[in-house]
Amino acid sequence: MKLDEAKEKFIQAWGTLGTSWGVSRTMAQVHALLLISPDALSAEDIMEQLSISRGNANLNIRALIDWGLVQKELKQGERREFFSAEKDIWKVFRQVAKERRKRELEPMMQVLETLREVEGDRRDRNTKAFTESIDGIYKFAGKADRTLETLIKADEHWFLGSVMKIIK
Amino acid sequence: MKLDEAKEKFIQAWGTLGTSWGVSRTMAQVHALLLISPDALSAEDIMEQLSISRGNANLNIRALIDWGLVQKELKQGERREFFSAEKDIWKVFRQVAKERRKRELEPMMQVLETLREVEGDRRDRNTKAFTESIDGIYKFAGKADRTLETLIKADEHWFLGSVMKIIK
DNA sequence: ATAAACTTTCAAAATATTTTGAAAGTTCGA
DNA sequence: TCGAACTTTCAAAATATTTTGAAAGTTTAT
Repeated sequence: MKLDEAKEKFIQAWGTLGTSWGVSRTMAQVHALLLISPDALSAEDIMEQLSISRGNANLNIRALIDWGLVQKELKQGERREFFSAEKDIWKVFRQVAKERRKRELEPMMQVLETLREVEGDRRDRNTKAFTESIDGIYKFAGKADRTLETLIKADEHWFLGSVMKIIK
Repeated sequence: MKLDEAKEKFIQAWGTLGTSWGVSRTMAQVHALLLISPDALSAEDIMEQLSISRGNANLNIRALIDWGLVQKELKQGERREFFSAEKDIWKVFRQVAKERRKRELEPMMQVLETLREVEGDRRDRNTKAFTESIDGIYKFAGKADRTLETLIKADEHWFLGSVMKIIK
């Protein structure tokens, strides 16, 4: 397979993976493009290579920066901005874990906390089932939260070495 | 907070969590409803409680069954089908892990395998960057795949006991 | 202070996803 | 075999998300 064809395939596959994890296809494609690029790219480069508009490119680059996956780079004597992605996939994974914890897990835990205080008779089937479910989810979320915290702080060697060995 | 209000809030929150993980809002809401219900529900019950059409209810119930999160239940002398969700959240988590591994991780690994055989000069910056990225992702995916396999097979006590202790 | 070179914004348009509901299909008791 | 009670299908409609591109905003060299 030729390099250009392979690049194209990777960008498509990463885009598809993104959508099944709730990330917009184009955002994942911009990320893919930067992941396989040896140099930082300008907005123009990205627009060209993915055939997307300036506004779209800008939006998705900003989102990737917000997610902590892409960095702005300034070049000597160049006025425009260039962008590069973290290439170490373990770091990428941890960064995504960190953001999802903040954006999704913690708000959900807040909601669960308030839901645990539902008023009602323990003998009522509905109240009982609700309380038990929420309790179970709340406890699980707590464990997930603590696991993620550790994961985020862990370095690759530690995690994939020590933990994988135990898991294996 | 009253039970009905709490139910409503949970259904909304679960729906929102679903969408940020690439699951359609309604599918997550049907799941939420079944999670907190003490008894199996009929399609009619679900339509009513979530104010959705018959077609929509059917579609999402089937999807949940496909994901292995919901089971059909037959009741004595009742012609229609009833549905219930697995309540043990750890089992739910493992089932989702299992499905996502099959649906998303394994197809991606197939693609990555073909992409590793890209032809090109190792001295070319572009080829080199591409190969290195793909290699890194491929190796990471392999580790993730093996971790998931173990996780899926693990029972709660083993995982949350042994591994969590080490992670903690 | 100006203007060229860039980035950001956002309303409208395009596209994708979800939902509906009625018709078709199925199952089962009488 | 019939028909009542249910489930499934799917094309059209509704809704939600994404994309565009031009105008507005910003930065920087002179």
